[in-house]
Amino acid sequence: MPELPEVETLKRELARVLPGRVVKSVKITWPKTVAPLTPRQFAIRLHGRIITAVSRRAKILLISLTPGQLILAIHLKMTGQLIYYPQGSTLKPAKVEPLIIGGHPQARPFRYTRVIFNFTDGSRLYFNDLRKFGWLKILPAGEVRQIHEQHGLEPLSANFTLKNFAAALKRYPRRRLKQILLDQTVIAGLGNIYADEVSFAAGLRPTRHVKTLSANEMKKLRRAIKKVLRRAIKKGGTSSRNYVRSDGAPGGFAAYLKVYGRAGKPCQYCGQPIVKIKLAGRGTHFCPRCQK
DNA sequence: AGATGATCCTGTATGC
DNA sequence: TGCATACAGGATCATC
Repeated sequence: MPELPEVETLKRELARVLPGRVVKSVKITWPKTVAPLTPRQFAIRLHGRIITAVSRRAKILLISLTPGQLILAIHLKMTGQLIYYPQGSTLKPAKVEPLIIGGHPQARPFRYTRVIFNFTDGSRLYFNDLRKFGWLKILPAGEVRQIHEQHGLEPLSANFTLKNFAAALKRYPRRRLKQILLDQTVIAGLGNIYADEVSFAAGLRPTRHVKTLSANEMKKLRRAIKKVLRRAIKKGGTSSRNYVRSDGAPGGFAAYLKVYGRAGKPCQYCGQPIVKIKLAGRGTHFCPRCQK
């Protein structure tokens, strides 16, 4: 899924409902999701703990637990979902997997649920993941620090200054723009959709080498990153395939995409057909006229 | 160093 | 209709 705007949307939604919840039980239906712990170890370690906060680093959701200062780290990878069912709510499978099971939303309810958290007040949190790439880890404070250190600039933090951004880019002069935008150790949170959208918003081709970027272009790039991410968060993220919000509703940013998924369609600004190529191993979209 | 492909999975879209 | 192939919001690892 899930790039920064989608994880940030989930963070904000879950931060309103999870703090104060006490873990009553945890059910794991796909053990690899919680590896290296066994499902039993994972469940026992969480049992009785209280959620105190929900935060985010890069594309990783961090759920703080007490006692013990543990962090439940969740990565949704390509198809992960987190659905919250308030106390007393009736489960609605159609809302959970609407984009996966096209015309038959209720045919196979919860087919892709891998982990279920039951809280003492009767509310629940479901982790669904079609492709099983996502993971949940229980980390002590020290390992959380590693997660923070292993990632680069947070584009929506005060740290993301032009000076810091330029310095980060300067480390890899020979790499292409697309590749650098996808590198989580340089900028944290961009994925394939937003790397392409940001490049379009900045008027730069994803194929450009970092060393060819002028000071002005770097400035435009930084602005584009902030603008695109902010707007996407405002719309609750992009539901292009499996991603949904914590209540099962789709995000609304798909309607605002300018290049991603629009190969062959006319550019909304100049009419030229959007081009799709393969770059850094990923489908890459751009407007051959608007992007230099 | 950087580019490429395979890998972890399951499902959908396409082309013949 | 059936079948094969490519591709999909991520990230890591081996190889050239």
